[in-house]
Amino acid sequence: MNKKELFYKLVSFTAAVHRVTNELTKNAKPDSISQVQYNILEFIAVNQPVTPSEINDCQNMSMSNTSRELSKLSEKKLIEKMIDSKDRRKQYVRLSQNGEVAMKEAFAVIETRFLNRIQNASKEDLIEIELAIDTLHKKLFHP
Amino acid sequence: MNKKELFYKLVSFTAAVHRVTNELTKNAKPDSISQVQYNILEFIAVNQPVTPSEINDCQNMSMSNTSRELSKLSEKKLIEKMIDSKDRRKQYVRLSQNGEVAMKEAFAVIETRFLNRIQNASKEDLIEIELAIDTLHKKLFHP
DNA sequence: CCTCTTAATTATCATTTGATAACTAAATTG
DNA sequence: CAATTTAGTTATCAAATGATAATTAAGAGG
Repeated sequence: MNKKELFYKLVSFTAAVHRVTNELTKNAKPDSISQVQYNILEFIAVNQPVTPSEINDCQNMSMSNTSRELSKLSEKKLIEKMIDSKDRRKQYVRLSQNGEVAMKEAFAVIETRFLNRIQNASKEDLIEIELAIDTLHKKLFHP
Repeated sequence: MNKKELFYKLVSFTAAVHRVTNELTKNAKPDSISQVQYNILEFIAVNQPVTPSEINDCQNMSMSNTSRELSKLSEKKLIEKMIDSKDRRKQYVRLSQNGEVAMKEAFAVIETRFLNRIQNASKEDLIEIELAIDTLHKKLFHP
């Protein structure tokens, strides 16, 4: 197994991850927000508090567009912004109470589908899956 | 480790996969096509030949929009369509020669970045990574 | 203080995308 | 053979997105 083969394996694997993620999250987001907005919201949920700059970097957006989408999320009362007291140019973004509720609901839908997907997995399978996730997260998909 | 914890681990993991995929594929696609078109092209590259219907299902698009995007890719000479001789309603889509070249170039960029990402991994790490990918692909991210 | 850089905002415009409906042509079914 | 279903196309329209440029405000460094 050389690195080139590993690369092709990775391509096929990430394609599968994307497909399954699509399937699990299909229609799970609140109707009031777009897909891009949901992606941002999920990123905030997992990493909060985050700065708008971090959102650009990770979501591969331009600053201006991130700013626009954050404004929309803010208007919809799903997030809150706080200015950094040390560097007043910076902001910290987190979910508002409404945002937490909305994400909790979305995650509940996704979790149900996930449980359905692994319903036939044995205890040993689950342990193996967990270890594999840890390995890949640490050794390949680290920040 | 219960299933709920595993679910949260999965959420954080898939977020990491998406972030790294973003990073690896950033600007790797030909300038002449959109992100959605690139996604379709990559799907075709990995699974060809595919039917338009399969593309909808996996990319979570509607038939009409898939059809439009395939027409654009066809105009750009990146794909070819062939009618199934047995069922003349069906089509098989594959990369054209130009499409193969374009994807080969894109994959070369992505592979370089991937190699860079794993440059510090030991032989043992790589074996572990490969096994972990196989496990997850088979037990969690299967079709 | 003055200049430069960083973080974020606002405005604008072309393009892409998603959604819907109406349509063609080829199977399938009964 | 008529009716229905399946696979895909085409047209259209509103909304979302990407790209760019100009602007504000706050640090950082000399």
